[in-house]
Amino acid sequence: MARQGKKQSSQNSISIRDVARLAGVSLGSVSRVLNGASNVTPDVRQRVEQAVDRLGYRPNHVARSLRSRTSKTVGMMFTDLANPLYARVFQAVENRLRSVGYMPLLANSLSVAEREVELLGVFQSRAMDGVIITPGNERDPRVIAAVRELPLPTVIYDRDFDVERDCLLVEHGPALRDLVSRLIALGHRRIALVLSQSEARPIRCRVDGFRAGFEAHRLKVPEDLILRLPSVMSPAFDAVDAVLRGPRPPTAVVSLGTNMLGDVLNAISSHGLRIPRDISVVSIGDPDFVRSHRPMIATLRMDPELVAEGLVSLLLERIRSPGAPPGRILVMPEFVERESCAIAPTSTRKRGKA
Amino acid sequence: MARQGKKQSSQNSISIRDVARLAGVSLGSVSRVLNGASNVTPDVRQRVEQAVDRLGYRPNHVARSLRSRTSKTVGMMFTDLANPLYARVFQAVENRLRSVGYMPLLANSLSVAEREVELLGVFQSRAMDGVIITPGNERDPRVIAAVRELPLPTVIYDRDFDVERDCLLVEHGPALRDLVSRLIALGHRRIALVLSQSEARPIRCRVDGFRAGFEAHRLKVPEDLILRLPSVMSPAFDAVDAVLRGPRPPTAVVSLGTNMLGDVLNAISSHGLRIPRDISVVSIGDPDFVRSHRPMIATLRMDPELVAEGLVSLLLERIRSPGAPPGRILVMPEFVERESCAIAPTSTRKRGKA
DNA sequence: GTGAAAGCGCTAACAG
DNA sequence: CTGTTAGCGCTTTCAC
Repeated sequence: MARQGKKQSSQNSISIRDVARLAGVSLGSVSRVLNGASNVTPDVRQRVEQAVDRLGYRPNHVARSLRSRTSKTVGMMFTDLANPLYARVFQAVENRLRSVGYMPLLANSLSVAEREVELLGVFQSRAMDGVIITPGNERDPRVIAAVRELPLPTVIYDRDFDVERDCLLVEHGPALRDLVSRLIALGHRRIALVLSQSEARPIRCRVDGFRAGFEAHRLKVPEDLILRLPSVMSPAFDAVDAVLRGPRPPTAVVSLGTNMLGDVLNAISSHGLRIPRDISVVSIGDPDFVRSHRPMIATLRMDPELVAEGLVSLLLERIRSPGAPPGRILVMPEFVERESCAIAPTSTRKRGKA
Repeated sequence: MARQGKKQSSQNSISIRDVARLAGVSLGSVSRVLNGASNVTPDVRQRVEQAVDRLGYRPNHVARSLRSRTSKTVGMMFTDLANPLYARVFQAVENRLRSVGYMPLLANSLSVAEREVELLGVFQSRAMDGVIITPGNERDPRVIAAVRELPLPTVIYDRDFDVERDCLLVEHGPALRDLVSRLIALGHRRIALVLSQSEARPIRCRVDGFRAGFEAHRLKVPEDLILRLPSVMSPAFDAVDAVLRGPRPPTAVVSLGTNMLGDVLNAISSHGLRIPRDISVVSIGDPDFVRSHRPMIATLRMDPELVAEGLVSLLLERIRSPGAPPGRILVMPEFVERESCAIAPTSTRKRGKA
């Protein structure tokens, strides 16, 4: 009967009352012990603790939340947890939250605006103590309004929202600008950029940074090499194949690590090109397989721990002082140098000039 | 002041009382409308609904849970959400739960036994209506005891636990046996199996199924080709390299898709071998990049939707009838045929014989 | 069909 | 330092 885990064997769980009775103290005292209040006699504390584990008592978190108006829970909304980069950030945040007594409540929005609005409502209904969100729709007025009006401590992760909120932003732009500079210094001029078509901040910033890299060197931006491909399961192969086949093929390719990188590498090898002798490759994002590939692929890497640390500290600070002005943390991706990135093929000539 | 999302603008949120007052009805009526009870006059219903959205009222989920003893929340425990296979299952479960009014509360255990035990306690404290779990420690007596005694509807995903619980099991064994049969039919005899060292059910079953495949054909199992490598970031390259270098190299390799596959492919190409002409490759699990690779890699694929459907239906059924005997659902991975898997190199000779 | 009243299990505020 | 009391916001009896 009870074996299948009905909520409790028969009538129902042990409450703080039972503990109080067994320990021969009042409700209040039990509560104090449970919450580690300082003003409790060692004697009382011990008796309560004994009663607790004799009864196998577990505090009812729901009742506690209702009364204390704090659920020790943080809502998290990502667009797509199947993206390992988000999954890693989630894990890192989870660990940090846990260490300070919180727990995350995760939801995927799949970038559907209605769902994002709805989820914020759910977080509110469920009395989250705060939320950490990365909505997919930066431009949707409903989402913007919902984010703006959400009456909860809120941290926004890597999105440009016109709201007064704490946020943690990844410096995709500067990272790409520096990367382009580095490639230029290696003699590359024809640099391709492979991205998804998304209009979200990370993509926008990267394109801007890419251009800025050329402009910083007073070089013309190779607009024809900015390949923006339909988001998921894209034909990156064809796009890269096309530019390689063209009159002025790239000597370097910078590609989004997710999904597209495989296509890029295949397109390259299908042309018989060798990395990095004939062409350099850099991945944006650091999926596992860049390290399995031979040669290993250089990447622009975001440390999930760093991100998590920023997100959680912003949130905890906000919970602590709700009235403080919004905080902003910028984190810079790091360039991880690996064999795939080297001097440009024709650079002997170029170097001669310089 | 309120702009930073204190829990509410000033004194605090609108409760059911306010709605009742504005609508000019009783608390009970509001509750009935909110919960879609049948016995409400259209008139009352309308007035309540008006009041609700005039006030922007949102039911307090915590209070509701406390009173109704149902949180509409399902605890989920996975070992590692950074594994995209788990992430996909999570998403699929999330969608299904949502469609029936539930929401998942996800936690990673990282296969740490203490943490697994603790998390089950958390699920209980937080009044989950049920849990879906994949603990990392099938053999740890503390975890077993915790799973056995958890007083909640529980579904176990792809683990062999000696407990009377609902479970959904993936048929790794039969799938591998069939795969081996298929390879044998293609003329392969020297088939390598690349796995992690884990002792968890999926790995155990695969090894057993691998052996069964040979035994079904009365062939000797190539024990020397069963490569069990240290779990994460493994030197799969070296292991595969070694067998390829050996006196009787494999003509086919079956490899875990996660992490190791990249190494396997690299080892193969470092020997100048062509897929599938010189060697066939099959991935266990269907990571994105098997489709980007040229040639595309055949895989043994588990449909996350199928898994989610099974898990959720088991759980809902259990919640509905707590006393029913444990259910068990078996799901079979499907073989996805792709170019990487072909006839064995020496098979012209073999075929001549047959 | 609707209102009134009684708690869910806990914490917080207040006496003592 | 400890006990008592009053709710948190809601659902759920139970009368009407």
